[in-house]
Amino acid sequence: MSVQQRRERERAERHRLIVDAARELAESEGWGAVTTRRLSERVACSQPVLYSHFTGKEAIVTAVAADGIGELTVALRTARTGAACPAEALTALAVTYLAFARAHPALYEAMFVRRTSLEFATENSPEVLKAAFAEFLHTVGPLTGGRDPATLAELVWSALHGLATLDGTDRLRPDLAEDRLELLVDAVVSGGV
Amino acid sequence: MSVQQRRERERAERHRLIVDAARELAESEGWGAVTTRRLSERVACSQPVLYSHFTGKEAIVTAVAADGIGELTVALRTARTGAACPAEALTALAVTYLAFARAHPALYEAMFVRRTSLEFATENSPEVLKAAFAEFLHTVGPLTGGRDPATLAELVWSALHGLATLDGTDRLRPDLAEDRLELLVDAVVSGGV
DNA sequence: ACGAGAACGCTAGCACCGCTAGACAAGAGA
DNA sequence: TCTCTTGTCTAGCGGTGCTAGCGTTCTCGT
Repeated sequence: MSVQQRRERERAERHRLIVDAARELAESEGWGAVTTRRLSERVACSQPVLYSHFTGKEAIVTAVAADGIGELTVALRTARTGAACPAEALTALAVTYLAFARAHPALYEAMFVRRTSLEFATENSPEVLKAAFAEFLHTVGPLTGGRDPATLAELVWSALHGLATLDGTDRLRPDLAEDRLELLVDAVVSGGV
Repeated sequence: MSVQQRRERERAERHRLIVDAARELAESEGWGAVTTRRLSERVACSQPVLYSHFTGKEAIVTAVAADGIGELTVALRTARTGAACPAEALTALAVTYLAFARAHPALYEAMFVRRTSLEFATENSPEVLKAAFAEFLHTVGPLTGGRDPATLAELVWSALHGLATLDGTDRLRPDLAEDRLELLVDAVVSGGV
């Protein structure tokens, strides 16, 4: 069994290598630069090998997206749990979310802009997605004031997503970034009183 | 001069034809199906002709986006001015915006998701962009309650954009769509009191 | 009326894309 | 040692955005 185990481990390593290469290439040159030829070159194998790991290019993007969502979840949890009160927790979550999107634009694009095969917002959603959304639920929970938590969480997420994407494509005034964030937090908090 | 005028008119007609063909193709089969070969086929000319009208494919997408933003502006103005009070105007604007995005997903993508050469949120922005943003400004104006109108307008737009895109890519619960909208309007209105 | 020249659109082709068929080599088990 | 499985490679398909260079057509001065 030692041989087979080694094979599996090497396969897993290469799997990891492909996903990381795709992510790095996307982060440095955009998803347009992520081609199967360049990927296979970076992983030091031929193109068909990629297709023995993934059904196609979209599946690779999906793998990158899942990784990113896991990392975002960790960042959001750290920010949220370090706050002194619910309103501060919401601010910390929002700041962290927007900072993540700004720091990793291509990763963010894979996570929430490009179409992937990740199933969102259903019972069958992958755990990593449920965990990410749970961060929003936990954050808005104390601030609902009679409003439905799931709806409020989706609204907050949507607002942050809109801010992140419009700002990331230079469609908003950069000088108002902080004010927009403050206004958002205030609107959510005051609406729950 | 009649000849030259006829030439210019025919050129303008073909320009219009290209933009319309791109839009129709995108709406029916997505932007992935919009290729220069298929476009030139629809317009009954060769590929190089496209490049005598536009610098490249991105310029065609930009032209489609500008058209769409103009149409959205008209729809928003109609909705806003037909409302009885500021809060109702905001609701009407939001409903109309989301309905537009849902009815024309590819057009919306060109307008606010894909990178185009349209310059947003600056003094040099095209008039069509200023007019669109003015609809948001006019709508939130009576609801600011001391808040900065431009910041609030950008926030409302961002929230609607987030809702439109996340909903349009099946990342939100469809059954909560109406509740999200109601919550958004309430948060904006109550935050201004 | 006619030839020169410009304006314009065409064919053909470049380098690249995602993806796959089929040849080939290396290793496991009898 | 021979066979067979497993895995990878080369080569290629039909497509992409875009362009060089040729040919036609049409305008205008003589």
